[in-house]
Amino acid sequence: MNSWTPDRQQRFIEENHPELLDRKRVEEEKKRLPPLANLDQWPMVKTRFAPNPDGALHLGSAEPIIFCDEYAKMYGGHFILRYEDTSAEVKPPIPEMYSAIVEDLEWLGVRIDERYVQSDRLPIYYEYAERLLADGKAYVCTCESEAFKALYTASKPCPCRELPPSEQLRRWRMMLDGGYAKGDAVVRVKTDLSHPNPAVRDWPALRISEYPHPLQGTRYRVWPLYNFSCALDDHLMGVSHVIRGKEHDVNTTRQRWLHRHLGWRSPEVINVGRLGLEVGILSKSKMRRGIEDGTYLGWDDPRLGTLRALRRRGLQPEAIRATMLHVGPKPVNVTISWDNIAAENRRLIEPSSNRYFFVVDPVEVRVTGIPGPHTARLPLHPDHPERGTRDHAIEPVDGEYSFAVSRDDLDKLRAGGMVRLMGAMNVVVGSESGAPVQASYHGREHQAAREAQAPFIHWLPWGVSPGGTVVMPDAQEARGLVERACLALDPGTMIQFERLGFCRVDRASPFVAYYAHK
RNA sequence: GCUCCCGUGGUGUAGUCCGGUCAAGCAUUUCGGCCUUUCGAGCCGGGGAACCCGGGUUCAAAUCCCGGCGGGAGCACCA
Repeated sequence: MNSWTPDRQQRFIEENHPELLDRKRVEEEKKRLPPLANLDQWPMVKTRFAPNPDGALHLGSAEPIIFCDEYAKMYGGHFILRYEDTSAEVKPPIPEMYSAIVEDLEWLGVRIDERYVQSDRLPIYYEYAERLLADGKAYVCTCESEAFKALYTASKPCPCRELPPSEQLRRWRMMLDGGYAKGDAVVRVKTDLSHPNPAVRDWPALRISEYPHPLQGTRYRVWPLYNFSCALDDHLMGVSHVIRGKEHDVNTTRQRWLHRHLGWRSPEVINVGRLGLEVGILSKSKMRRGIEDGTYLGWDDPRLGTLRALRRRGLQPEAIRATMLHVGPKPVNVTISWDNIAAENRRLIEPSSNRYFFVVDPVEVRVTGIPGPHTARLPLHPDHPERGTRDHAIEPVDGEYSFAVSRDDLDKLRAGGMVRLMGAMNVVVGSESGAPVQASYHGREHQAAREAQAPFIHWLPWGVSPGGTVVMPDAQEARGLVERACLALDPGTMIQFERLGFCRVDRASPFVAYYAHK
């Protein structure tokens, strides 16, 4: 049965075992997310993605993004984009990233229903800080951080904790108006000093920072910390389900204390594991450093795992989505193998990717004894003959014609051995060394080459084919020859360079493509 | 050290909540075959895990209980 053609095999299955096809279909549809918890507790499902705009989105960010988007759509809810840009000093936001992140999300196919920027919301955070101070749920702590740490480690309160609300509010005003210098005072949320996890004890909520903010300048000198602004916003924006990395586990516990103080229900939380990629840098700080010092070409450098780099390499957003859905919202760290994501991508692009030849590092092969001129017609896609062919006229002079083949293929040319120049002719190598390599015409039938177990190699006409570049995943540039037809391709088009792999056309002329995968 | 999470083939995942139909499904990887001008693509097929270890409950455990071991995350006036 294996010797049948694929068509015949397919027909056999369709006619005799249709149930096999049904099973396949059912399994493909099964890729669904598990249902969300406590749906009845919320007026509507709202998820949020809350990045710091201090770098480009990467494959690791895509995991919570896809889950948030999928759930929002699944339940007719909202996807909220919230920029958490409240730490200009430690994680300075990059102004261009505010729009770049939206672009990346849209490319991923995410529907953004609401959008917020935390640095616009300082008055809101101040309002709640004051209310908590007035209610004795928070306090302004002027202890040195080392001293405070010693106290909370021993489950002991610091002197500031028990001061009356009036004093807390007086201190608060001093934080705002400059009475305290940076580092002299911090607002803490009261929790349980005997909580088993020291990290949740009286955590800091707001601090003084006079570093200029790229959007707000020096308008504010008191800034909220992550847990404070995040916990408030999640409630204020009606977030029902929080999906985020499991590194936020302790933060969930911290934030519940604030919700309790304010009499709010905490959102449902799903902590997902960190997602790694075996190739491609995912660390935002590493990327930023590398870009600043010139190691990387930019946020879309092919060595990076950013969404824009993957996009430039021709990864389809659907492939990322499918991969994330396949991994699922689990708390374990996973390392996605590039093979896996590439396989997903290949499935998507293979049918539409037309075939071309790219001869890397070309060397000349001079063939003699060619009986006459003919045109090699190579299908743009073997499964879609209706798309037409790429034609190369082979016009020998005195029976001689020169082909360009990749230097990498030279080891396939053994003196006396047969080689098939794909779609053109079979030749027998005369002399494999020296330039040009000498070979003689043997015939046109590919079957003869197959029977002789001859290597099949691709080629281009020597001397007339335009140059082109393929940027590889390690940012190395492979230079060679491309088919003239490639110069008419639109940037963004996915193609397959036969025997090399799938590539995305980056620019048509001069021709540059980015290598995606095999 | 402390707090929390997790442990199915090389990799990722299904099944674990509601024990049996699971000597464990799928994808990838790997190997082999096929492809009537074309491949490292495609199509078909094969190989690969007794479900971290030990004990317990049960007629029956990957699935429940206990103990080990292993891995991960967090313990910032970052997010």
